[in-house]
Amino acid sequence: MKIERPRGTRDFLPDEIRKRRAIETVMRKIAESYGYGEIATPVFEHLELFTTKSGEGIVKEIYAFRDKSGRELALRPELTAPVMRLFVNECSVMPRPLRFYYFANCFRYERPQKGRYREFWQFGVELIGSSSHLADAEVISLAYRILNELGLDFELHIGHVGVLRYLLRHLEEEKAAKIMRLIDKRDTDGLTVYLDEIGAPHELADRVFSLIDLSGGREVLGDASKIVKFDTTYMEKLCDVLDSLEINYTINLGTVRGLDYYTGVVFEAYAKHGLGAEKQICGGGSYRLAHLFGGEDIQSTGFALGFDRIAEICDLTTPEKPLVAVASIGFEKEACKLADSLRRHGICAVTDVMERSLKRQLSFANDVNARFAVIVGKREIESGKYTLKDMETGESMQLEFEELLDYFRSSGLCP
RNA sequence: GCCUGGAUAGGGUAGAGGUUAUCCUCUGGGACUGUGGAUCCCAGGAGCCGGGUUCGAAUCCCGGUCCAGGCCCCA
Repeated sequence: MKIERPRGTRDFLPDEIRKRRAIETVMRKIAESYGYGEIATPVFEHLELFTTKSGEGIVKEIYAFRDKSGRELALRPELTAPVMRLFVNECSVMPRPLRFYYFANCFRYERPQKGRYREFWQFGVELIGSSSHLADAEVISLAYRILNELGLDFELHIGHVGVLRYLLRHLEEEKAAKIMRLIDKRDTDGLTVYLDEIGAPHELADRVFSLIDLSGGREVLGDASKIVKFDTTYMEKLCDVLDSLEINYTINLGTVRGLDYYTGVVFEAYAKHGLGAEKQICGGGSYRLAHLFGGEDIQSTGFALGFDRIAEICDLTTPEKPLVAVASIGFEKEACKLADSLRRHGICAVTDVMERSLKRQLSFANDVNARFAVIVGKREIESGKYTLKDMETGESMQLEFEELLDYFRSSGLCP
């Protein structure tokens, strides 16, 4: 009986993993260059952690289960809540701000489609403890640098949920939240219908629509403040920093979040091509969550990158390490020993474990793209010189062990 | 939860209610017991699962599973 992979999961072969590692390495390198330290949290948490953050409704989109003692647990569907829990549990007296990053698999029980899986990876950062525009600027620039370094063609949209919240402040909370969700989805028809349904004044509807239509450089802040009277100072200061860092962005006040704990700046990045309906590759913003998990009411800013979507459109990878195949003719033990010595010098070496003919061993070396083959047989043992065969040119030569190493050094196989 | 299209060896495919399911690739071995890539030979390996129609189903019908894509959702 053949057992298939569970729905929405993937297997990764070495080529794919090398690519993913290369991308991951860039992300780590940049996050660390900003002074962020890596953290890890459990793959499963108490279900309550996620329902507290996002509401009971998410249970149907989560891998939730009871353990043998009846505890309600869930595979993590994202990392922001676990990181905040970790902060409240372990870090509440550490010097502020805290700078953390993570790279982790997450699980959601959803219908798979392009760029969307039931097990997927997120790379993200959280900057905990600051409510300054400088924190937003840092996190946005960190995301921007990563996407840039990966050579992606993307658009960065920045908004501020406070503007719409302020405009809708006289509506009941529930209605305002629904409006935010419709705007988040960019469902203008639905929004028109809903505003009509709840009997919102035309004047309010007009202002909502003109506000979410605003999109462009920082000058739209001025236009926005004519529609809704709000203080643009915070956003102006943020733009000042981003401009000085030469970050390209679009101010889009229709970039919002449906959830209450987003308090200020929100941002998203979209891939310009290569992905279908699921083209958002980054989402972030500033939020207040710690107090929901029993900590102090503190502001944080963070983002998460959709690692799998990025891997799909990014062509970065690292080349395979050159390989030496040690072939033997009746001297398998000596071949193992030689391979072992080569490995100690940083060379990747493989030996024959199929007990095949020399011909087949070389054929295999060719199949796995070995750069060189070294032959160990009666002649080599008697003369103390190994036969080195260059698999590209086909030439071979006789070398002692030290000469062999020198040759590999000069060919760049080892330091 | 909804819609569309799919599923034949590890990968890619052909055919089609009726003898032993086609071809390419692949894997193992050999021709060739001290030198890879070529060629030839031999071997291996398949109709998603369950039910129905039928003398007979991989083929037709129903249900399920899974895949691709689109909705819903997207923390």
